[in-house]
Amino acid sequence: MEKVDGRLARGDQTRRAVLRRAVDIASVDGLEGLSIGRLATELGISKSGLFAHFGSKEELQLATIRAARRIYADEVVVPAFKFEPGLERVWRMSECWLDYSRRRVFPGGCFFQKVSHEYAARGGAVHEALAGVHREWMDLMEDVVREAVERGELDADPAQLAFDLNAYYEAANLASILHDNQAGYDQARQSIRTRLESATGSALPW
Amino acid sequence: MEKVDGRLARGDQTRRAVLRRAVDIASVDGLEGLSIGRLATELGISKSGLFAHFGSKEELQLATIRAARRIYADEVVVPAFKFEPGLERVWRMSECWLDYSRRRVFPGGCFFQKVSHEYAARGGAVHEALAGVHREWMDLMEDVVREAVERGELDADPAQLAFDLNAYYEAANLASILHDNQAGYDQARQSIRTRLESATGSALPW
DNA sequence: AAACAATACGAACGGTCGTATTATTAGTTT
DNA sequence: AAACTAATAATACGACCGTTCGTATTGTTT
Repeated sequence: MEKVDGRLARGDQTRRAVLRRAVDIASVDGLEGLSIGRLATELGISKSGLFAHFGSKEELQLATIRAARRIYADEVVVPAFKFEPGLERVWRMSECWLDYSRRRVFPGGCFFQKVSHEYAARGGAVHEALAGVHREWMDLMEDVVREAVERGELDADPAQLAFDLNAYYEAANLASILHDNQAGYDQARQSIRTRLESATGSALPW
Repeated sequence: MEKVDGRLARGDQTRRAVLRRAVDIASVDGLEGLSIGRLATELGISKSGLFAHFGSKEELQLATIRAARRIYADEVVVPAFKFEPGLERVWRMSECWLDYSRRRVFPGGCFFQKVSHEYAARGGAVHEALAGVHREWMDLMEDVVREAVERGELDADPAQLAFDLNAYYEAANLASILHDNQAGYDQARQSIRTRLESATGSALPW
C-alpha cells in the first residue's frame, strides 16, 4: 500500500481521491446515488479505470464506508479523547459531535446517519457494515459515559444516557439539514446540558 | 373523485392500490428506489398505465408522501387524540408512536424518517413537502405538550420537550430496524418516562 | 534495453430508468 | 345500439446504470 519512502503508489493516489469524493457524494445522495459514471466524470477519469480499483459497486460502497469511518474518527473521536476521561469528556464529545455536524465535514451532514437510514431495512454486506459501525459508536459512547459514572461524576445508566445523547445529536443533525438552519443545535445542546445536570445534581461548569 | 353512490371510479381504485404499495416500497427503498416499472410489475399492471395516473415521477413521489401522511395521521395522531389533553396525551402519544414503529405500519419503519433523510440535503418539491410535514409534526407535538404545561401538569419548555421526545422516537426506530431487535423501544420508553417525570416532579401513573 | 506488472483507457454489453406517443379496451351517456 | 370519455395497454426512445473486454500507457525491475 505504501512505499518505503512514504510516497503513495499511483494507484493509491487515485483510490484516495475517489473515496474522498465518494463520501461527499454519498452524504448527500446516498450510497445508491453514488454512481460510478458520475464519480468518474466529476474526477475527470475513466469509468472503467475507476471501476477497476474496486471490482464491484458494493466493494466501492464498503470502501466508502471505511473511508468515512476514518474521517469520523478523526473529526469526532480523536478531538473528544484529548479531554480527560469523565464528565468533561462526555460533555466535550457532545460538543465535538454537534460541531462535526455543523461544520459539514460531510456536505450532507453526518454521513452515517444518512446512509444508515438508507440501508437500515435492506440486507447485504453494506447493511452489516453500517450496523457494525453503529454498534461500535454506541459502545464507545457508553464507555465514555461509564468512565464518568465510575469516577462518581455522574449518576446514570451508561447505556441509557448514551442512547439519549445520541438521539439528541441525530435529531439536531436532521433538523439542521432539513430546514437549513441552526436551531436544532441549540436545542440539542440545551437537552444535553439539562440531561447531564439532572444526572449530576448540579450545574455544569461549561 | 368519488361517485355519488360512494363507490370509487375505476381510476381511483388503481391510484389507491398504487399508492398503498408505493408507501411500503418507499419505506424500505426510499422514494428513489420507488421505480415506476417495478411498481407496475408488482401490481400486475402496465408501466404506461400507471404512469398516466401521475404524469411524472415527482408527482408520484408527492402523492406517495400525501398517502403516507394520511396513514400516519390515522395510526399515530388519531389514536393519541382519543385521550384527554394534557400530560396523559403526551404520554399516550409517545406510546402510539413507538407502537406505530414497532407494528411496522410501514415495513421499513417510519416512512417519514426514512425519506426525510433521503431528501434532507437535496432541493426540489419533494424536499419542501417533507420539510413541511416535519414542521407540521413538530408543531403538533409542541401543542400537545403545551396543553399539559398550561394545565400545570408539566413544567417544561414545549419546544424543548417536543424536541427531546421526537429524538427518542427516531433513535428507537432506527435502532430497531438497523439491528432487527426491540431493545431501542424499551430504552426510548425509559427515556420518555424519566424525562416526563423530571418535568412533573413525580412518578407517572402509567 | 527488455521484460513485466500496475494503471488507465475507450468501446460495448444487457438492463432499467423516466417519459412520450399511439392504440385499445371498458364504462357511461345519449 | 351508437357515441363519447376515461382508463389501460403496447411500443418505442434516449439516457444512464454496473460490468466486461481488449488495449494502450506508465512505472518498476531486471
